[in-house]
Amino acid sequence: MGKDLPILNTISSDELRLAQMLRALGNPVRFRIMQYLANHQMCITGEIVAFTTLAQSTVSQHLKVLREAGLIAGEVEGPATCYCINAEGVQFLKQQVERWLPDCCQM
Amino acid sequence: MGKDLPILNTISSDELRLAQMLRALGNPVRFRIMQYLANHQMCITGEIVAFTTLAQSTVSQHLKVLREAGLIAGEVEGPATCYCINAEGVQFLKQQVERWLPDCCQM
DNA sequence: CCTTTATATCGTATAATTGCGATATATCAA
DNA sequence: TTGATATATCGCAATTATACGATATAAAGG
Repeated sequence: MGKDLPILNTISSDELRLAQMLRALGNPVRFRIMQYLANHQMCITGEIVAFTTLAQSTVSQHLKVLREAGLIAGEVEGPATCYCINAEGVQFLKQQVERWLPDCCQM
Repeated sequence: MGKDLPILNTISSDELRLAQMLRALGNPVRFRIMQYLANHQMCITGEIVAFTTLAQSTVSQHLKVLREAGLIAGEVEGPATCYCINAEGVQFLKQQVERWLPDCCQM
């Protein structure tokens, strides 16, 4: 889908960032990892691997997607990497969704 | 990814609905169609086809995904189908995102 | 009934995602 | 330095998503 459709060039950078976040969260495993991270404040990759029951390499890729979307942040702690929610990113997500489609849906 | 991972069984029905919405919005074309619909209140499939410059069958599939996610509603108007934003659905999305990950990210 | 118009669905080709094992990298301890 | 531990990345299979043309379906007009 990486086509260069003309309609996609009319998206602002904020909307682009939002779209990337939505895309990252669109995967149920990543969605669940976010919840897990929220409940555990911070934890290393190994804990998430154990939680998901997926292969370590698979989880590492999912974490990369979330990281690149700005939803989580990883800090190297010795030989491990400690992950936590990127508060600024989630805040941005909430704000953008709130402001999104403002001219409708007040109900 | 349609595996039955144990972690995915611990998701509530509200979260499941939210995840489905995020998944639908994760595609940039569908994301853009939502914006277009918000700006035009309501319009028929043909207008969206013209807007996207994609094939009619492709757009029809995207609309189906958005419809099944509860983000838009289509009403048959003679031979055409008139689409509009599903206000309840978008409202639900906004509420859920707002309430999501409540124990972090207040900043 | 037949044609036109507007969508939806089907079949299929291509592209992207997801997942895993194997391998690389990087830190710490001995 | 060597070994153990923890992640990240690579390469590849399998699945899923995306897109299109061709073919239904369904309403309205003649």
